[in-house]
Amino acid sequence: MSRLRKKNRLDILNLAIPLFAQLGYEGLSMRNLASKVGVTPAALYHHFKDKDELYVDAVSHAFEQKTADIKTVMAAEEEPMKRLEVFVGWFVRALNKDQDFQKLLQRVMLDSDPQRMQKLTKTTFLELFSAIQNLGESFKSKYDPHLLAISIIGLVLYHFETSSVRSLLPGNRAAHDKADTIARHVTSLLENGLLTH
Amino acid sequence: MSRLRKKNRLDILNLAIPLFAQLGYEGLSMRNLASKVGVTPAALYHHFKDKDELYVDAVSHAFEQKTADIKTVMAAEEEPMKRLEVFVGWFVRALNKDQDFQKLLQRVMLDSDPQRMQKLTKTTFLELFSAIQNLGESFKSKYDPHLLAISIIGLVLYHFETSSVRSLLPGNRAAHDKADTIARHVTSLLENGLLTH
DNA sequence: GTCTATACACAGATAGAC
DNA sequence: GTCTATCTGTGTATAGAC
Repeated sequence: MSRLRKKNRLDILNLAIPLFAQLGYEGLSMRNLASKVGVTPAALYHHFKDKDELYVDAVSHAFEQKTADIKTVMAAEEEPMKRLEVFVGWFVRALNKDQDFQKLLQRVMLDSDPQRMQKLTKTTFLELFSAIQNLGESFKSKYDPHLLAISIIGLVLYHFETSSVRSLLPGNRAAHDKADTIARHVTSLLENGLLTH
Repeated sequence: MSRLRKKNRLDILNLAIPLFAQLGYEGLSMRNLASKVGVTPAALYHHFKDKDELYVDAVSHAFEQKTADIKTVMAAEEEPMKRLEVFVGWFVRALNKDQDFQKLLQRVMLDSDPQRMQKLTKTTFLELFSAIQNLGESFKSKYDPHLLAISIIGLVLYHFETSSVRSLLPGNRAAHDKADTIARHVTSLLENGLLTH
């Protein structure tokens, strides 16, 4: 961060997002963030009432940027299976390109403060989730739309959630971290199930 | 915890496990843990070199208990699809019964300390993962065993990882938190894929 | 918008008595 | 095996000058 220009809310948030993603709420101190921004802690309190407000704003901002175009992307395709492929492809690429986005998703779900959790669910998950539940419904399958939405999201997300662990586990190959590999695996598994010979 | 008996390593670990699960590494202080155990912080340092050792031991111990009987359970069944059902049933019930086990899994994967991550992967995930990868191979499907193992675990686990968020999202029903509902959904989705009318 | 200075609570950790 | 006492660093947060 340039030390020559005065910082505004957005500058601080954009620096805070990757740090909160990597270190978590308790793991990132105001002192630490301030030093990364290039100011003293007192300056942060000029922009944000307290750490909690800074955190909620940072996460909200991160998700607004990312999920802005999902609906547009998905509305463009009518046929359910194609829409699934479009969504999975988009989601996999979004997670692959931006590890902080993925880590934040993980962190928010582990938040031990129920109030913060409630605030963030509305500003983050709700939009993403509704779009996918809608997709799940379009299959008109026997599955419960809510459970199906969770399954689709989880199937994609879990490959990224485990990325740092997977490299230490047997059977790991470099290709497993490539977006295309994951996208093809997930869509095929969802489409056909296990028993394909 | 009884205040009349002297505490040993195991007593401390068993109290630390749910607290680390709920609060995370940074969220649980030695002071706080000591007060829950009913001793002073200094007493904890008689049993453990530092907080890091206590954490790693606690997580390792939690997982050893839980994963001890997976292999036995799975070896009892020969037919792949039956083995899948047995595993998913066991896993869902284990996560459903013991929320701390599930939260710990989530926490370990988010650990920001790479060294701790490496230690824990060996003592925790490795055994669980190998068993499931083995199961995945038995299907002799076109899928990569490694990716398939991740998919199966993620599909189950994600329903629990999102439990506190799901209740705030549309389409939620009480049945979604029942072990049987989740187990049936997951096995059916894996077996048949989406297109079942 | 940022600083210096500071308050005060709490963190991890140790020395040494019992 | 546990205590009291304590060291030292760091946490969030504020007051008030520039």
